[in-house]
Amino acid sequence: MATIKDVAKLAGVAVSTASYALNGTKKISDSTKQKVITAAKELNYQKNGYAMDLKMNKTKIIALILSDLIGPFYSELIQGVQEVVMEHGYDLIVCSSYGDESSTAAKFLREKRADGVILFAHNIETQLIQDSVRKGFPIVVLDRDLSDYEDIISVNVNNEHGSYIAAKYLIDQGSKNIAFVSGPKKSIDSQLRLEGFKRALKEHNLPYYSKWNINGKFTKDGGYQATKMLIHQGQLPDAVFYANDEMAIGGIEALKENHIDIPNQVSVIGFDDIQLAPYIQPPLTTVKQPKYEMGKLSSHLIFQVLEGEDVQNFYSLETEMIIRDSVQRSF
Amino acid sequence: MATIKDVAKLAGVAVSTASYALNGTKKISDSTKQKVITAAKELNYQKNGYAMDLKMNKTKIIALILSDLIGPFYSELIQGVQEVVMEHGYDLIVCSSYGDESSTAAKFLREKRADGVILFAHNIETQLIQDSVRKGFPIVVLDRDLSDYEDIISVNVNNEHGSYIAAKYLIDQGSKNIAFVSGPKKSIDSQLRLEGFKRALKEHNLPYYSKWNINGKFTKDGGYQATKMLIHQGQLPDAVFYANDEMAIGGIEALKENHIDIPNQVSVIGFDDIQLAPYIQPPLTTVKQPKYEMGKLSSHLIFQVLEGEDVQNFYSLETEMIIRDSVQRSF
DNA sequence: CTGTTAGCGCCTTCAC
DNA sequence: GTGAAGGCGCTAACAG
Repeated sequence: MATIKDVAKLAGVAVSTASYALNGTKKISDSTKQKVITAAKELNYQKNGYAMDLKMNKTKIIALILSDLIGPFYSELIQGVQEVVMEHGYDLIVCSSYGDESSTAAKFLREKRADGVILFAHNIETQLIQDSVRKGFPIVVLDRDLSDYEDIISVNVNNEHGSYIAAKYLIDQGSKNIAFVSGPKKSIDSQLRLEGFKRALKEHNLPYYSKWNINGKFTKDGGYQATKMLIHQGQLPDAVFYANDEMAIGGIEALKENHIDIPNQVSVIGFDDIQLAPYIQPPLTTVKQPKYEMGKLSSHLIFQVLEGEDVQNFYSLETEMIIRDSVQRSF
Repeated sequence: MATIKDVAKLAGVAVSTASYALNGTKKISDSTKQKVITAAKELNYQKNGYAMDLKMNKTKIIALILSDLIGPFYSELIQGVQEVVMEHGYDLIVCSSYGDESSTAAKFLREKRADGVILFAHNIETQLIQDSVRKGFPIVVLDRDLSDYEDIISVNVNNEHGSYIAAKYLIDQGSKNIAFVSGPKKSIDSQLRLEGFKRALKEHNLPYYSKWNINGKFTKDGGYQATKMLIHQGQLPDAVFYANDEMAIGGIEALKENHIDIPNQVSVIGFDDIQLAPYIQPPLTTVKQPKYEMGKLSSHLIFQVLEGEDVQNFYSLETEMIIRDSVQRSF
């Protein structure tokens, strides 16, 4: 591969001249400029990205790190981020945190392979995030509250409250025996949703049975398996609250297989409001997370930091109840 | 940010010693190793990724470039790629080609910011791809046949044939007046699907009317708009073939809004078999692309090239008809 | 086993 | 307007 040196040599000028000509950094006589450009074309010269990054100490890349590239949850988030990133003339890359400490995510964070990072990956340890903090390297976390660390910006959704509202809705519609299918133990989001659920139960003097709290994996299959367990336990609840929509969809499948009518025998409620939610049968009642707004806000914050502005390091966003047909209505 | 120099100084050793100790490249006495590691920890040293890339001239990153990060089409493809990439201890990043020549995609390709690239982005010009070819830099394209260029590997789906099969199915079920909603003009996939459609028509002595070929944008909204136009034209076809599922979903919405019964009044068929397809009402009959296999194959090829093996530069994958309920059956 | 040193490819300051 | 030279942070000969 041709380097700028080769170009300069072929054009018969010095390296710096070639650099100026190619980048338009400085006025260069038109004739020399032409010579350089012709030489570059002839050699099919392409600048080496790594070298420039090293020299400039910046990439103009923002990295969005997700625990799962393939989940349907993220598309709106990505869209929000992408719009802002592009407006600023930066590039966006998305990578997965699959593999925990040895993941792509860890590499990008630790080795600062982007100018800023937005993180939505429950499997990344807080310690790793802290270790990656550097001056002028904005990090936004979406799935936990790290506002104790002033160099990390936390943008959170009020999971506890959203979950409380959902549980309250279930209770208001007449449910008394509600099962809760959690996500991964490590997920703070899932923990907070369970807490909101418990609070609603308590406030309405309804007992919480731990046998009705099953763990899933935030995937369709996780919800399916958890629901099967629930069914095999014998006594059916009159409602199931899934900590995310994907699990709810898997759950609905399991329920249908066992000829359990939704919502007449069992009400189902989810969390997230993914794009699929309105399409399944029955259309899923759920709690909408402001995913697009999260994306926009997070990336705005990144650029504010990059431009040297002071920003708060904690933001909280509210959820919204989306009522469809998977919960039996009492009126 | 601390550099390896700082670490070496604090530990009282030479830079190379620090490097060896940190990377385990060479046997270093345990005591020095400890000193170095302690120093690194104390300074919170993190290696600079750019510098290493430059030095090593490799990143251990494979880039997957998609025209649209947020479409539902890609998840299986991503999964296939991710599995193989991880098996090889490489990292995967996904980026968008939105913005054409000035996109992230172009940057990664031209500046070789990854060790290999898989490309599924109709808006990237072939010229750009060619310009980016370098020795030992594998590029796999999924959306066009570039087998004329020996340094580029083409993995294609047999779009023409898949489309032919789908059109034939429609005809066999009794459809005579079939509208075809294309994707973007630039998309070769879309063009080939149109060709297959035309061939089926011709073979069955059915006329092709260009007024019944409408252009969409491969998005739900594109399908919705195209279908509205179709409806406003007055005469309704008895089947609509959408060049992808997303458009079919938008189309079904438009049809429903106009109280047109699917499949009794109008049959609908899509292409791709995205995850949503079985969930919509009626479940969508479509042509399945082997997306997961494409991902696996592409990434395998990348690593074969990286390991210096010779590989063919053209592969063709077959599609499969998925029959659900959006096409009226004649028996 | 450890230290010195030469680049990787690029940009940019400083003389001319 | 142009050229020589330094250095970004790292690794890996090579010499001790």
